[in-house]
Amino acid sequence: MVSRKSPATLPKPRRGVAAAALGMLAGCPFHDVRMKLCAAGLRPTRQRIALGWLLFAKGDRHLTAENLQEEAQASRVSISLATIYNSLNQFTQAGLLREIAIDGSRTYFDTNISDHHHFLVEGTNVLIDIPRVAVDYDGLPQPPAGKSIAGVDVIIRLRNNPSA
Amino acid sequence: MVSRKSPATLPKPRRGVAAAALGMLAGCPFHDVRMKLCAAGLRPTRQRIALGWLLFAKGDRHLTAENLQEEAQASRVSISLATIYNSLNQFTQAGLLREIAIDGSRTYFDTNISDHHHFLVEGTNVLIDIPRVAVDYDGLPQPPAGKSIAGVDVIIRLRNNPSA
DNA sequence: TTAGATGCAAATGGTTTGCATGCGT
DNA sequence: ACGCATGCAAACCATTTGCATCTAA
Repeated sequence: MVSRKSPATLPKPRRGVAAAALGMLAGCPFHDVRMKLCAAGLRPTRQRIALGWLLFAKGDRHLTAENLQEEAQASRVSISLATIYNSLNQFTQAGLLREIAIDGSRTYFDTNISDHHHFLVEGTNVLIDIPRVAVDYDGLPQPPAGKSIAGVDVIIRLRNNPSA
Repeated sequence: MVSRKSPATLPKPRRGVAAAALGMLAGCPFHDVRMKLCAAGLRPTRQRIALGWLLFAKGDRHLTAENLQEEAQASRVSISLATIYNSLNQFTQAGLLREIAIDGSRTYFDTNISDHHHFLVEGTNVLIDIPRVAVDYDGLPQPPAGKSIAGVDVIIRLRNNPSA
């Protein structure tokens, strides 16, 4: 279920100052997370730090709330599902995560917030990142008057090839 | 969201000569719908004909199950929500409709089954068709080995333009 | 006659919320 | 100490399902 690619995309700073600071602390994940949270205006509580660590210390990931709770338990950290959801939503609002709705029944949170899209393998519910550069948008249509594009969600559904 | 992903029992498609025979009855919208249903292997029951008529007689539409039920009531046809869902899923499975999941909380059914994508106006939940020709896919990435592309879902989220 | 369709109500299940308690500053 | 954060359980709610009853063929 989890897909990872690039080793560890470490700091993804949002502001210049934070960027510099994060760069200097690049060796200490705990501090990275604390700063990430602070930069986002989120109080660095025990739970948020734990979740942030699980989320951001292992490269790009696609997780559901339940996935994340299981990981937390595996790390001997007990966090209520409600708090997991709250935190994930807060992280998303803060721009630390990206939400990916699948089939209207599952919601994944993507730690890769760069501009990219996804393959979805039918049946397995596995998401695979597609680098933005791999999709050619020459013909992106004009938005209607008075509106601007807030985001583009692309999901390419894959089926297992019957023959090949 | 919910447990919204298990196809309702699909009756065995009973395609073939029957459709041709029904061709002689063409002429009025009711018959069109009947034929559509027959061609799809769906028995043309009172409810399915009513829904088919509501869905297909007014051009391209984006409807939720509840939308459709309201329209049915407005036409003095009472159909249970369960049957609406079942029918919509059956129509979708038969290729008469296309499902569009939004935000993981709403599911729209699109009567336009041609290859196209959608604008989504944030806040209003209004969907706007984007002709396929308006999006250039030259750069569609290679699917991983052993998989083929089953479909491409593109939703371009729009926000109201604050200034210009 | 009979397989398949419908309606109702109950079940589902991911997600959210209300409220009392806990913890970071 | 103050106020946001957390946990628990109950609430939510779109969607699905079980089952008894109809209906098209």
